[in-house]
This record gives sequence, structure tokens and C-alpha cells, in this order.
Amino acid sequence: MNHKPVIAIIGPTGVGKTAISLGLADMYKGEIVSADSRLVYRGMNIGTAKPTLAEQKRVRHHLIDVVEPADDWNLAKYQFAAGVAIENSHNRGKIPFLVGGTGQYITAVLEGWTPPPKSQDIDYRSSLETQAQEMGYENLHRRLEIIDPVSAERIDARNVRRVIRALEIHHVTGLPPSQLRIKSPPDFEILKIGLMLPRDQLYARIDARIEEMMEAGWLDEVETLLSLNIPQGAPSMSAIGYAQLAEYLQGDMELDEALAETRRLTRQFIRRQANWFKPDDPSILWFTNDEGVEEEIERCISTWIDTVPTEA
RNA sequence: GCCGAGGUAGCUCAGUUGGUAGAGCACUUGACUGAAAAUCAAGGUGUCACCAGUUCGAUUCUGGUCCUCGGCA
Repeated sequence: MNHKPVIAIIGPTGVGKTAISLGLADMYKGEIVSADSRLVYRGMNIGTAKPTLAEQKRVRHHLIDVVEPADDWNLAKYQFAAGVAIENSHNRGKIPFLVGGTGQYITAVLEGWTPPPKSQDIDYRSSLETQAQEMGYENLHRRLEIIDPVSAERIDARNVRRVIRALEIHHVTGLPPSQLRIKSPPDFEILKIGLMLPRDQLYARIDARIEEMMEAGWLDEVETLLSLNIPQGAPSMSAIGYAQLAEYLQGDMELDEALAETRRLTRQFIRRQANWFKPDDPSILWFTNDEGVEEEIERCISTWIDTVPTEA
């Protein structure tokens, strides 16, 4: 198979990506490759709005439930696994639908980011974290200026996490990180479908969805996670809502406050997500998710498929 | 009804010894190449309750009015 179609369904949390992509994947013999940094964790179902088991059965899904909440997960692992999933779908003659709300993951896959292999050194990283606390963030940034002025220019000194990552890359590879920001775009035929809704509608949907999650037993889910003794600071437990409900369960916050905080953080998240995919991006076909969108998108996909070069 | 406290940004409040005002949060925008639901940055906002007086000038001082919250009847 030499034509490699990939259909990306993008949009903020709560806009309705899951429902629509399920219908589309059904219709076009697709498989869903999740692009979501929280759906990878087993046992985090309700609060992540993970597709149900029935839904996962209806259409083949990838990159859901692939690690434990205590495990390490990152962009490099995602990119590798997504690459495999996409290739396998193609080999089966299926169209992979890249669906999710993690802009970094989607962009990395579609643009073919190639971060240096094996550039992680957790010990070095934590020693820098200690230094940042003891000597201040300016100190680390000054060091970055010396080894890589280009990165130092791009990264705000106060963004300690990123300054440290840049120093870490240099420490492991011996090269300035700015020279390692390479893209090698994959040879996919890409269609990007964007789903959107006006902010106020989106916010209202989110508020309602949080209520539904609570009724569905979100608290119990968080309680179970707490019983697993996940290490402090594990990315999984930094998920919106999970962190707040954990605080409530540990007696550090009122439930009302935890839920209000969750709504607030979700709204901020929606705005941050919007930075990855802009309404004026000519490579994205945007649709407002109201009555009849699915038909509109189907027409659009059908037309597009006809233009994809096929094997002779 | 009396006594006390107060009315300043969407919210919680600070402040101006008289020169028309500011923090946090909310909200909006942006960055992002191995934590990304993470991390970080930038930004606007006001009849300073109302009316009058003193003053070159009042949100600030004085008087009155209205409203809110306590306490007492």
C-alpha cells in the first residue's frame, strides 16, 4: 500500500470528538488512534471521558490503557507507539483516525518531530531541580545561554521545567538543543478535521459533563487510584479533576471547592488547547458541532478520499 | 427604631496624610520538539453607592440620602 491516508479529528475537550469519530471510523473502515495524554492510563476512565469498552469494541482503538498510572509516559513513547499503530492500520487496509485533545501529540505525529533518541537523564534532571531551588532559576538560564544561546532566547527563564529539559538534552547528547529541533514529515495523506463550538457553549457542556462524571462514580475511581500509592508528582495524577478530588478525599479541600476548581481548570485547558489549532489555519477544515455536522463531514471525507492517490 | 461596621474591577479586598486608583482570582491572548489535562508568559477592565458642601482640585474631608451586614430593642 503506497497511499497512506490519515484523518485527524481535532478540537477541545468536550466538543464531541469521540461520538463523531466513532461514527466516521465505522463508515470509512477506520481505526482510532487516540492522541490523548490521559487515556493511556489504565483505571482512569470516568474523569478522562474515555471511550467505553463497548465503543472500543465497535471500532478498533489504539493507545488507550497502555500503561499503569504509576508508570512513566512521555511524548517519545507516544510518538513511537502511534507510529506503529498507524502503520498497522495501513497494513490492514484501514484508515487511521488520529483523535484527541493533546495538541502536542497530534502535531508531533503529523509534522514528524524527531526528538533525539535516549535523551533522558532523570538523575541529572532532579539535580538541576534542586539547584534551581537553591540558586534560583536565573542561574540555570544563564547556563543555557552559554551552551545554547538560541534556546536561551526562546525559553523564558522562569519556565524552569523547559530550561532544565534543554540542559538535560545538552548533558546527554553534547549538542545544543536548538540544533535538535528537527522535523521530518511523514508521507501520509493528511486530512485535518477541526470540531468547534462557541466558548460559552463549550463551558456549559463541560460543567454538565463534570456533574455526569460525579454521578457515574468518579470519586470512587479517584479513591481507587489513591489506594495504589502512585508516586507523588506522577503525571497521571496531575490530571484535571483527579488532583482536586484527591485533595478532597485527603481532607484538604471541600468537595464544592474541588469541583469549582475542576471546572475552572478545564476552561483554562480548553483555551490552552486552542493554541495548537487555530481557526485561521488553512490546513484545517473546521466544523461547528451542531445538527447535521456528521453528514457534512462525511461528504467532505468522501470527496477527499477520491483525491488520495490509489494503487494503480 | 437605636448603636456599630461597611459600600472601590465580574468576585474577594487593598489604597490614596486631598492631585480621578491597585493586587489576587476570574476572563482574554500567546509560547510549546521526551512531565503537555504539564509548564510558562502577556493583557484590558472601573460614573471609587448617590446628592450637596469645603477646596484650584474630592474616590479621599464634612453633612445628608440610599443600600448591605452585625448587635441591641
